[in-house]
Amino acid sequence: MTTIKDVAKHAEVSVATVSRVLNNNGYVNSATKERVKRSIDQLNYRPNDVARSLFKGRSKMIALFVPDIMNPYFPELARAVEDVTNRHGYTFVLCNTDDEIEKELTYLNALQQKSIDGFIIVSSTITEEHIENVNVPIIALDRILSANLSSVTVNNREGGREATEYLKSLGCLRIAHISGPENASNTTERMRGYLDVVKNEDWFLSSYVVSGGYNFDKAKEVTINLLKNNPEVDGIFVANDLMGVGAMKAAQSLGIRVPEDLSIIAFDGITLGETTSPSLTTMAQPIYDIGARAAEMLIEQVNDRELPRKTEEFSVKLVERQSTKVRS
Amino acid sequence: MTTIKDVAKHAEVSVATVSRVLNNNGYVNSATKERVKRSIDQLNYRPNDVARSLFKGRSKMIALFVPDIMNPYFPELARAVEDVTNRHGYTFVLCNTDDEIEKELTYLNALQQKSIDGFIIVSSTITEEHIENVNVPIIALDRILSANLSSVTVNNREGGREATEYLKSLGCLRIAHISGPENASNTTERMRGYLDVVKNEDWFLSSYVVSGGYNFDKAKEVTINLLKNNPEVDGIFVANDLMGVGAMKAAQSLGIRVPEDLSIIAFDGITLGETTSPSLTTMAQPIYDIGARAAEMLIEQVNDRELPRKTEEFSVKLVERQSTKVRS
DNA sequence: ATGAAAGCGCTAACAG
DNA sequence: CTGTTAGCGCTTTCAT
Repeated sequence: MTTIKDVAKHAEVSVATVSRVLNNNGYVNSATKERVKRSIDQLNYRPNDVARSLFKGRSKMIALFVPDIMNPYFPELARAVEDVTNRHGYTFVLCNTDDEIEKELTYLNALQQKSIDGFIIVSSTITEEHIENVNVPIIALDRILSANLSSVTVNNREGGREATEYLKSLGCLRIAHISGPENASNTTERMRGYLDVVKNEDWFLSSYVVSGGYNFDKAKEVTINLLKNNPEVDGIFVANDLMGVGAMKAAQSLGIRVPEDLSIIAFDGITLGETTSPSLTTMAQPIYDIGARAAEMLIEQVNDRELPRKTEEFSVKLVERQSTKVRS
Repeated sequence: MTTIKDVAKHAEVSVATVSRVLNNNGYVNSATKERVKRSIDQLNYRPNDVARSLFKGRSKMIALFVPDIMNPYFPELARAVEDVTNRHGYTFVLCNTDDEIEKELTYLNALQQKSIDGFIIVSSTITEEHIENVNVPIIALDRILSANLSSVTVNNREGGREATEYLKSLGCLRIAHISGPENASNTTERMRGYLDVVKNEDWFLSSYVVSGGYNFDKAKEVTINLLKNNPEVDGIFVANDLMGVGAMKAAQSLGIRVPEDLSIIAFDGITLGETTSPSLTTMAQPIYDIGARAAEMLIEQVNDRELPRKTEEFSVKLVERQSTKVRS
C-alpha cells in the first residue's frame, strides 16, 4: 500500500502539503499542488480511510436496521437508503435484526465501536432507554420508536381510514381487518384508522379484527378461519401487502372469488402486489421516498449535530387494482 | 469515549497489559487480569475498532455486490451472507451495482480504502483485469467471473436440461425459452441446457428463444409477442422466476390458460413463485445455502490468504407447483 | 509478568 | 506558502 509519506517523498514536499492538496484546504502553491497531484496519480495513491476515521472519530458509514431484508417491503427501503448514502460518500451497512432486541443492541454496540456515523432504524422493540447512550444520530423509519427521535413515516391512521372507506364506497357491508404485530406503531395506527370507520357500524364485531403478524403464512391461516367463521364478510382491509396476498390465497383456497365475492385492499404498495392474479389493490406508500428522506435527514444530522429533531409524515395513495370491485 | 488509557489508569497498569487481557494473549498475572477486567466493566470500556483496524490493516468488514437488492432473488442471498458474516464478527456492507462496471469499480476502490477484508460479488460485467489490483479475497457468487476466482454457483446447465425435459415429460410438443441477459454466465448456461434438449427436435425454431433481460416487464412483453407469433407453443422454460411470473401474466392477458393451455416452468425458487396464482413450478436453487457457503468460503480465505481457489457447484431441484400440468 | 515506546496513516495546530 | 510535530487508540516488539 502506498501511503501519504511515499507521495510526499516522491513530490519532495512534506506530508502536510500532500494532506492539504488531498483535502483541498489550506494554502498551497499551485505549482507544488500540481506536482503533488502528479505524484498521487503516478503512485496511484489512495488515502487510507481507516487512518482518517481514527483521527476524525467518524467513519463515513451509515447503518440501516431492518427486521428481515427477505420481507419484500424492505429491499426498496434499503435500496433508497443505499442510493442516498452512497451518493454522499457513505458506506452502507445492512443489519437484519429479526426484531430481536438483543441483536439490535449488539449491532448498536459493534457499530459504534467502528465509529459509525448514524443509524436508520426500523424496529418494534427498541425504546428510549436502549438508545440513551448512543451518541450518534438516529432516525426512526416506518415505525416510531420514541417521541423525541427524528422519524420518517406515513399517515398510517389516515391511510387505514381511507382503505376502509374505499371498501364501504364499493358497497361492502361487512368489512374485516387483518392486523399486524401489536407492538409496531404503524400497524396499530392502521387498525385505528379501520376502527375509526367501522366501530360504530351496527354490524361491527370485534371478531372481525384478527392478527396476521405481518407474515404471509400466518395471514393466510387466520384469513381462512375468519372467512369460515364469518362467511358474511365481503371486504377485508389487510394491514400490509404481504399479508394481503396471503389473504387472497386463503380466499382462493376456500373457493371464494376475489374480487367478485370478496374485495381485498392492503397497504404498502410493494411490487409483489402487481404480480399476483388478481393484482392487489393497496394503499401505496412512497417507499423509496421515505427511505431516501430518512437517509438525507440522517446525513443532515450527522453534519450538524445541533439540528433539532424532526418528524416527517408522507402520504399514502390508493392504488386500485384487481382485488377490489363494486358490489352488485 | 473511554479509551484503553483510561482503563490502564483506573486499573493502575500499563496500556500494554490492558491490551493483553483484551486480546487474551501474552502473559498476565491472573490477579491483575481480574483487576483489569473489573476496570473494563466499571468504565464500560469498548475498544475502538478503528484504531485496531488501522494497526491490523483489516477492518472486519465484508461487502456483497448485487445488481439490485430489489430483485427478489437477492434478499435471500443477502440475508444468508449477513447471517454468516455477522456470526463471525464481521460487518456486512451491501452494494447495489446495477450491473454497471463504473459503480462496481468505485465500490471496489472505496471499500479497499476502508481496509475491507473481502468481497462477494454477483456481477455480469466484472472481468479479470478489473480485479487484478484488488488484494483481498473475492468470491464470485451466482455467476462466474473468471476461471481463477473462487466461486459458488448452481448447476445451471443441468437444471436447464431438467426443466426442459420435465416439460417434455408432461407432453409439451413445442417448448420455448425466455432467456436472461447475454453476458451473465448463469443464464447462458440455462439456455445451453434448454438447447441440449431441443436443438435436434424437428419442431425447433430459433425464434422459440427470446431474451427477457431478467426483468419482469420485459419478459411479459416478449412473452406476449412470442405467444402471438407462435400460438402452437405449449410449454415455456423461463430462465428465472421473476420473468416466469411475467410470462404467466402475459399468458393471462392473452386469455391463454396456465397450466391448461400452456405449462410454464422457471428457475430460482424464490418466494414470489409461491404467492402467485397459479403458483410457479420451478427449478429451485438452495439460495440461502449458496449465499452462506460463499460467505464461509470468503472468511476462510480471509483467515488464510494462501488457501487455494475453490469452486463449488450446488444442485437445483424441481419443485412442482401449479403452472405446469400433463397435456391431455 | 509488566512497562516503555514505536508506529499503523492521516490531519491539524503551530511555527516559520 | 510550507514543514514539524503531536496526537487519534490500539497492538506489539523489546527491555527489564
